Amino acid sequence: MTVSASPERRRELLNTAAEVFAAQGYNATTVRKIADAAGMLAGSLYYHFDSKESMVDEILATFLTELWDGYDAVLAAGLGPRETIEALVTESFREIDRHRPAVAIYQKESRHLAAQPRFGYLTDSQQKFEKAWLGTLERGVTEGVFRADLDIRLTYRFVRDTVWVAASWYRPDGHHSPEEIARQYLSMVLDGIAVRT
Amino acid sequence: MTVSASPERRRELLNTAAEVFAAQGYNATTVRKIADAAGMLAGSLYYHFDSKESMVDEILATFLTELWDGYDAVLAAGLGPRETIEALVTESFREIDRHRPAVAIYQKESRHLAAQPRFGYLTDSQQKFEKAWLGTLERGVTEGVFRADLDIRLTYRFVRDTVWVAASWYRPDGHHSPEEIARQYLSMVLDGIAVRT
Amino acid sequence: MTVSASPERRRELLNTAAEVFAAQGYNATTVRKIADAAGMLAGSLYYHFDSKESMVDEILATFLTELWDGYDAVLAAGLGPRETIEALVTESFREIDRHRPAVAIYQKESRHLAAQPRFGYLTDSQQKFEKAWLGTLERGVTEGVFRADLDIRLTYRFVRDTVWVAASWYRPDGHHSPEEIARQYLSMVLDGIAVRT
Amino acid sequence: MTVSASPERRRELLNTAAEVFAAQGYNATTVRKIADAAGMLAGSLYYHFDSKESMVDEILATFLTELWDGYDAVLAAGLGPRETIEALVTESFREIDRHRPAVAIYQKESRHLAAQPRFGYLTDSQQKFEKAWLGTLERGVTEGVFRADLDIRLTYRFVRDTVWVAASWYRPDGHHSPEEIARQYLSMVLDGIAVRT
DNA sequence: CATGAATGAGTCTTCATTCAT
DNA sequence: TATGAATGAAGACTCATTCAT
Repeated sequence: MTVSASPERRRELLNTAAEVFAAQGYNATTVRKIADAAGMLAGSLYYHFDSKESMVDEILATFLTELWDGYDAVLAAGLGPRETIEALVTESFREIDRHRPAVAIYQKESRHLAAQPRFGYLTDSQQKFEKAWLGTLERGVTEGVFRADLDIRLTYRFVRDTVWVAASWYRPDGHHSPEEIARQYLSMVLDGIAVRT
Repeated sequence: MTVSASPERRRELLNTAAEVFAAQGYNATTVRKIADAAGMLAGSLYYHFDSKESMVDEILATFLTELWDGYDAVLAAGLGPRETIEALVTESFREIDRHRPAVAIYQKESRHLAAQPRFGYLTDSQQKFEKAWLGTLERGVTEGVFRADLDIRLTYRFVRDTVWVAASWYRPDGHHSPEEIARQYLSMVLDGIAVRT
Repeated sequence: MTVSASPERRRELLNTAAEVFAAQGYNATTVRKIADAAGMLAGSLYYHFDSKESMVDEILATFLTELWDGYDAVLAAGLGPRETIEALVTESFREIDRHRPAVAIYQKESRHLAAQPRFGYLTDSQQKFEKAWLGTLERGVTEGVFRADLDIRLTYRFVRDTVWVAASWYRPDGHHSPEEIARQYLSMVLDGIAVRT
Repeated sequence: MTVSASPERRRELLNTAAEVFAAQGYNATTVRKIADAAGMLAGSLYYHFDSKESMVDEILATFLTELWDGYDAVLAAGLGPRETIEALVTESFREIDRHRPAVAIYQKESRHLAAQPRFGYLTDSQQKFEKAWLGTLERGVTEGVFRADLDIRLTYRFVRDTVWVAASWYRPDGHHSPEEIARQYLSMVLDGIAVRT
């Protein structure tokens, strides 16, 4: 594997690449576009990275590592189901805030990429993800804090999608902090948008 | 424009193409893959269509036409805000049911395609869409049926995304009819997943 | 695997490719050079072949198949050691005559190519080859028709190289038929170039 | 021309390069592979050498200089034709022993390289070579020590190839000294491998 | 209607080479 | 002397598209 001496340059380039991947899609992003955005020639990128693929790889792997650091901390905290969901959602919006391009790439390309062995960790992560969220929801139903009349898998998908699609429109320069957005989302998800009668 | 003699063959081919586009993404879908799926050679597709682009074009345009037929009927019915939202959501899940590949393509590629003049109608549709949903939500807030303490644009995105992402996992062979899914989604969106205390 | 309908065109192109490979070496031969020699564009070759590699593959495999057809016939004929060597040498020069470019490629590139699993048959062939020649020589020593005072492996290499290097200078338009060359080579190999005293 | 301070380092590097060139072929050898083998970075080689080409150049030129030192001594010794051939063959195996990588490179690449003006000396050397060997053989035929019934150019190629291909399998750590191998080769070439009847 | 064959532009990648430090 | 980083030209391969049959 190509590893350049200065990790800062590497990270810089990966940030640039992530931005372009997120904006144009992995396939539509040519190595030349990334290089242009980085102010160098296409071939020069290969001094730092093995391939275009290894770039997404590193972008996604880095993001998922950080994501799971946060998630695992939440899951280990021994909170009740509702508080766990609240903490996971908040953590998710924080990740979207910090890794927006990576999250957008993950959303658009992970299904596609996961077909390759190299990206097996995407599938692994997705399974861990499902277990964490679905498990918490089930616990909540059991403990009577979440509604029992809903299809639990539907609920899971609802909550999951609801959070992560936000990465497609979220712009960090907006007026809302990730915590503020999380609070509103949680309010909608938990209590609905209808006025209580 | 190339027009083949039999419109049925044309529609068949477009269905095939839509399936492949949805499964692999527009860019990753080669004309050859579509032709393979249709049991012909790549070049032969050009008897029926001008280009790969004109295929997505026709797929998306057909879908949007039908979608707006349904939406316009709902919007013209003079329902109250809550009933309008319910009808729009239900209509949306019906469209997902009937045009799943088209919806999936729309989700993944529309931002990307809308950059080209040829696909200007995607932007138009999106604006009409926003006006319809956002307007209904605002009306609902004014009339006191939707919560006033939420950022209305956030609510809009929440409801919109919540519905359409379903196209990414929806499988028509499932146990749930579109109406059943719509009912559950509406229940979650309107009343939340938390048990009322 | 790409297989064009007309095997003749395929063979034509392979002949062209073999000529270029033989003249310039596999690595130094660009796909464009082959295409130029064939009067088409580089990309067009990929309608007929999967890759540059698959071209050499087919060239070498075809050659080796024919070679072993001939060799196996000789080995199955139940000849004495000396007659076997004579027949093998003659057969070899015939193959050089018919597949000169393929033989030249085999000489120059087989060691290099054999490293890849795809070309495993090169190693197999080489082992069969060694067994056939070395075995015959050993039989000859045992039966007293070949000298016993020589290192048998050295003799094997001597005879083997002696024959096959001829491919590097042999030109089919020469005055010598393959049989004539074989006869002279055999005379040298068997009886030496020195005048008997 | 770049000239490094210590000629020993230069020679070390050339030996390394020759080894890699011989093992992988000139074209397939990247400057980076040579640098790896030498324990430095690719760019660093350019402190010592002008180019990859100048490396082979120096390797081959050095080898040919030494070869001709030996050959010229033999040719000047006034030996009879048979003794001259014996001495040349022995000298050749000694060169193979001392410059195996260079000889291998010469075998594989000289035809290819000779096309460039810079390597004109390869053609010159080859012509001198032919004159020496062919002349000696002709003298031998005239003097009645070599067979007159053979095509003399065929004989020349036979003897020449017979000796030099050995470089492709010769390994200095073997049981045979160059002189021993030369003796056996000469015995085969001069007297043949068949038992005299 | 469909095939077979080709085009040509573009993509990812490699690599010899340069040069400031 | 050697490194790190970059250049730029070229190479293998892909793919939308064309067109004669």
